Amino acid sequence: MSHDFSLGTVDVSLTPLQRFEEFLQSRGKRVTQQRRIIVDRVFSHHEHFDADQLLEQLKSQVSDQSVSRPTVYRTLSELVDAGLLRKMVLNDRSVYEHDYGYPQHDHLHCEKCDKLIEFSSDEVKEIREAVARKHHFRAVGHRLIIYGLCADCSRTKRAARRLDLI
Amino acid sequence: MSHDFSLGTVDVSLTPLQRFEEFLQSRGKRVTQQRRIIVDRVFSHHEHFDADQLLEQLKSQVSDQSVSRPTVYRTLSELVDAGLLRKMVLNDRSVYEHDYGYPQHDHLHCEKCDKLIEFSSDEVKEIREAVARKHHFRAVGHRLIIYGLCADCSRTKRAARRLDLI
DNA sequence: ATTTATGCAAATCCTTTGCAAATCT
DNA sequence: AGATTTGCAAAGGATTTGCATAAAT
Repeated sequence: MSHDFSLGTVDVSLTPLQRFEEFLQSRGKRVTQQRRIIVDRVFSHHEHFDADQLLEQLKSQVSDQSVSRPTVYRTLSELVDAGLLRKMVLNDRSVYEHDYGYPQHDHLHCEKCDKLIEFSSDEVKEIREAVARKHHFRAVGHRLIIYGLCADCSRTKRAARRLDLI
Repeated sequence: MSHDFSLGTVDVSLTPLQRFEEFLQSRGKRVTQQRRIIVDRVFSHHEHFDADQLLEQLKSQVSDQSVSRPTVYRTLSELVDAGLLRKMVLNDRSVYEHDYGYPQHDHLHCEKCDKLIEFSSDEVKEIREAVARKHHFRAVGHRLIIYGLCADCSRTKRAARRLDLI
């Protein structure tokens, strides 16, 4: 597994697994086989995913390294606490995406094909700071999702209309 | 119940109930006692709420006009379809807020006291349009939540630290 | 050796559904 | 009258938990 972390503001000299190990140790938790399997899988792809998909992926691996459902849930939540993953809710589904080693970004969400497109805009952060200042609010983060139709889906608008998606 | 809708871009000459009645009629649905009770309650307060809270509020009304749980859920979802309410997810809880008659806005969410503060910024919409254009994306809406600590809670920071909230 | 983690089954929470009875138009 | 809606109880789906066993330090 290779990692190309050229962006971001945290120390990215460690692989996700190493960073997770640090986190676990700092909390007196253990580096288990299952946690390793999960981190490996999660950081071998950059797509967003939900708990079920991860479970499927683990089961369908050549080396069928399956992990139980409760352990997947438990580990995902640890990965969020560790700052390796970020959780968000997309049409009532909890999805996860890489946080560690990737720069802050926001999303365009296609309501037809469910595609998530990342973008980053310094202006969003500026607005966030300006608004926070105005309200004496201590901002620690934000989430911006722009929803609508992606290029592909708006091209096939007539098809979409037929399907009542517009 | 009085309504003071001075902002917003839709026709706000109708009360929420009237607007809902229009919606129902346009779909061949009926104006029932329960739907009226729910709309009255929902639009008598501007705070955000979840299904459970609404159910409680209905039960505790002087004129105990209680409505069953399934009906509350069914009606909430109709109100969203009708454009009267907007649904969002806040720490894994579905909350609703008024949409009809109120201008587009975004939120500051205090992670300690769970307070939601509304704000509006034209710049957010500008960014949304610029980003959409760049990605050939047909934006229909967006949601921006800035999270952190509100003024009250960051004032009592030491207390928060004691509670492991920072 | 001791403590933490796992997997199983069962529990929980929130939301939805089937259906007979009640309510609208 | 005829169609839709309601409330009940039960089903569903996602996530969590208790507990005995397995694994890590």
